[in-house]
Amino acid sequence: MRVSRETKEKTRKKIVETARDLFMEKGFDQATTRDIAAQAGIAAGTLFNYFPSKEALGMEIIAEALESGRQEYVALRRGSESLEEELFLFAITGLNQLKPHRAYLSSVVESALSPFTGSQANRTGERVRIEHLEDVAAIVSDHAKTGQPSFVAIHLYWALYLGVLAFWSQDASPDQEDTLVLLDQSMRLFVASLDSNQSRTE
Amino acid sequence: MRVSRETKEKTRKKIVETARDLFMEKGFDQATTRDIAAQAGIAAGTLFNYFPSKEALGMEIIAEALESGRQEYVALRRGSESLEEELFLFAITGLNQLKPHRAYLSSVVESALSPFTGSQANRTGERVRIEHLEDVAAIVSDHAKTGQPSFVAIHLYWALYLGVLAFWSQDASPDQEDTLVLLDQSMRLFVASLDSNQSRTE
DNA sequence: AATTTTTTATGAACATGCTCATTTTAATTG
DNA sequence: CAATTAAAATGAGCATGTTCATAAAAAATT
Repeated sequence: MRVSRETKEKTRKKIVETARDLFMEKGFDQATTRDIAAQAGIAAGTLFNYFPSKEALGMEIIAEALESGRQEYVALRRGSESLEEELFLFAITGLNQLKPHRAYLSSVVESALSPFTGSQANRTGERVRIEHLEDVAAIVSDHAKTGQPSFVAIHLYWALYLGVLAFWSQDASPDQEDTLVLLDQSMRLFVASLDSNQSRTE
Repeated sequence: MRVSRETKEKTRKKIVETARDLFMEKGFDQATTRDIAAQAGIAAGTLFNYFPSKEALGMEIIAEALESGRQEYVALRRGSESLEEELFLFAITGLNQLKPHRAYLSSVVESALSPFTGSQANRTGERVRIEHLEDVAAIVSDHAKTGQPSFVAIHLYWALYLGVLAFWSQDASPDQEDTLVLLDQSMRLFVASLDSNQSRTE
């Protein structure tokens, strides 16, 4: 009943680390799965015993960064923030941890997180989206605006959030400060939309 | 100085029509470029003399549908609409013309229109985005809310619009009526954001 | 009409994500 | 430790978007 082969976990980590290095060095598209496998010291096919697709591997890296961001958020929040401020903080800690991956973020995230992607496909991406939205719903509920945000409200949030991510991934302003403006306005808008109406809380 | 070989235009049309048929029949991913070429009566490589990528070919179809939508919009608007109403009409005529392509829309549009896609890549996609945003800016200016919408406002609009497209492409409600709710709320929000502030009109 | 130049079509070949039958390695059992 | 079973690794091979050297066709030039 013992764990069989903890080498397996080591191999998995090796793959993720190698992929992270190569993605950062050459970009998502330029780093081939053969590259990654070779540098990780495994055969080409082995990679796919660990991850169902290259995209899933990419998403794993993004997911880990976002999890760090979440922890940073938990550590930083003081509890006295307004709803806008708290949503802002939650988003910005995520961006902060994603920073090293900004250059290739779009390649990974575009299809994995996009609202276009039907629930199928990338499991990790779906998990990231759901967890993020749950966190947001919790924050909103906490501030007891109108209880749980509606189905439509959540969709609006996700559209706005992805818009921010997208903008940030290409933001050429110094230190990406333009993104802050968009993020600020996006969160304001979202909160405003909560105030207005609807309650189909599906 | 005459037009050389108008057969060329005919071949181009044939490719687009064949692709449209096959995409509708089998979906974007299932219809291979070899399929399309064969059914269009040309060699596999020839297709790429006309379109730089399969995605560009897909986008051509979407772009044509949206152009029809634009014409429908022009024909339908009465001039007495509120800003929200006019934006709503503009969006909905587009959806109407896209209807036959709804099932595979996400495959094409996701990367071609996404805000993630840096200006490079798909030319047609960029054109569609720019023209759509210009139309929206014109509509907004027409209503003289605050003159030209700001850079940030436009970005917000695009995020919201893609959110609607994405939602619609997967909307399982009868006749996709749920989308109308989202669209309505999205346009309202956008208009509200115009009222509030900022004016960096880059 | 013959020749040259330009345009267009062709399909073999390539790159790469991914599959899968087979082999290797590790764990378990007797 | 030999034999058996289970887990994991392997790499040849596939599918498909795309490229590119070459061939065919058209147009221009003489």
